[in-house]
Amino acid sequence: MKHISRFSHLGELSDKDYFRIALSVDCVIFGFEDGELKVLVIKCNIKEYKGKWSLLGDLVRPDEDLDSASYRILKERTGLDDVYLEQVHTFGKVNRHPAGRVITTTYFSLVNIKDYQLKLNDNELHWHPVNDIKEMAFDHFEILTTCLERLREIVEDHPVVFNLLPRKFSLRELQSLYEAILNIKLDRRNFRKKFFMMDWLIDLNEYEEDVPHRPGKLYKFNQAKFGKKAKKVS
Amino acid sequence: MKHISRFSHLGELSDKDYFRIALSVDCVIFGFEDGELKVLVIKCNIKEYKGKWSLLGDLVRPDEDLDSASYRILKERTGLDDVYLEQVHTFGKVNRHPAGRVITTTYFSLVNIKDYQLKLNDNELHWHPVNDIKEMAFDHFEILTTCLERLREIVEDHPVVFNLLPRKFSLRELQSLYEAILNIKLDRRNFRKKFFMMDWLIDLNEYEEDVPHRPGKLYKFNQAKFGKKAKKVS
DNA sequence: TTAATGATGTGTAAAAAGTACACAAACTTA
DNA sequence: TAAGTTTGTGTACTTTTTACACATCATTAA
Repeated sequence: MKHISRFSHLGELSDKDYFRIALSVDCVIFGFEDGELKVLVIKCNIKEYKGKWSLLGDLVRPDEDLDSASYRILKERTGLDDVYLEQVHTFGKVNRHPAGRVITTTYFSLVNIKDYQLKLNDNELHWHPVNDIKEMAFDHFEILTTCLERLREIVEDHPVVFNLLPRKFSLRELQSLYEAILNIKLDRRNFRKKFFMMDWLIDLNEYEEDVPHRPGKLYKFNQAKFGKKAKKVS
Repeated sequence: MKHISRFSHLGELSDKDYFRIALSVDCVIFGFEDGELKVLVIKCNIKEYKGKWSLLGDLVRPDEDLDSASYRILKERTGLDDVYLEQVHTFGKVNRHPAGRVITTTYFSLVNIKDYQLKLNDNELHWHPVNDIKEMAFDHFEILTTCLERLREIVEDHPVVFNLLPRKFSLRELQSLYEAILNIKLDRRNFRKKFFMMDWLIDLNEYEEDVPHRPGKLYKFNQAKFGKKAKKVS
């Protein structure tokens, strides 16, 4: 056993003693509603963290790719399987889970809240405003923070946030989404200029309805410009 | 068991059936020598990948933090324990390891090759030019590629590459390092201007010796400007 | 109906950052 | 001492980013 430990890629992994770590996947699923960035959470009911929020996760199955596990969890919880999903970080402190040694790989995803209905009876599954969350079960608050930082890095260069919006949206909605994610105010004229220059938007020649002010033009995301890359950044 | 699977954070992890995945750490340790970016590799001698290069890795111990495992591997192989080390990605395809289900979390590190002596008899452990490597054992070539991409992203903004250089270095050495990492040619005047503006360098008022041309000034990295952040980007 | 309100839509000027580029000086080697 | 190699330096041009004001359109309240 010792020689396997020193030169990891030599030996057979037949000794059951090596399988004493469990592996899970946790998903940080972001949504956008009422001008706020939200995250999908459930009530935790293991005794150590009774009543605290936790992320959606599950153990990885022995016959399942790591990435597949994240898609499975997303699908099980939201019904969606065709969205942007990206691995962020793996958390592996010895005592992060009270039930035993569990290392978790985290993914984040962006979905349009209105695209489906939650089964709200499941463990109080619901969308919670990211900024209202100050603590969570396990190390999930750290995980959330890490994923939010990653999201902020990514939106600067990649057209991923369109997953958070309805198919048709106004420039104000788009800007308020960026402001919610980055937690800053942006200049309206420069914001518009930038997006038109990047050619990410298609003008639908339609207008907002039922807004208590002058209606803005509606746009859709220029999918053709990115092909599959709109979903996967890496 | 089923209910644990659906709501991961509910149950006890007492069922041994869950511990059927092994977890390892692989380290991509970059060095710089003779104007080339190099990576520390060993000969793989499991039968499926006989003679191919592989990265340095080991199984994570049940009582060891994930990050600690990466530091341990680096220390065991290079004797260094005070260097930049960053988690990059976790690879978890079902069949990535022929000996069984092994998920691996990868880290990269940058070390100064001249700082220590390798024990070269261990499995042909040696520094290999990154650009000469076209295939490796397991999925290690993909891992190497991913880590190299991450390194390229990081050097644009963070002063990490100084770990690859001796304490005193010339601007030419620094530039040739950036050129080796990014695999592009840079303009010498703009490169110098940029580094002086960033205030990352301290002029030592010393000059190169034993060079077959006009000696350049020597500098050291302005550590004080970054504190602990020079080691950890995140 | 009219006025107040609130969001839309638009362009320009200044500042900052990035890029391209050439020549004299210092040291080594032949 | 001449040829070769690398150092060290500044300026003009281009691109990107930032700051900023006013008329228009629809709704709501008077």
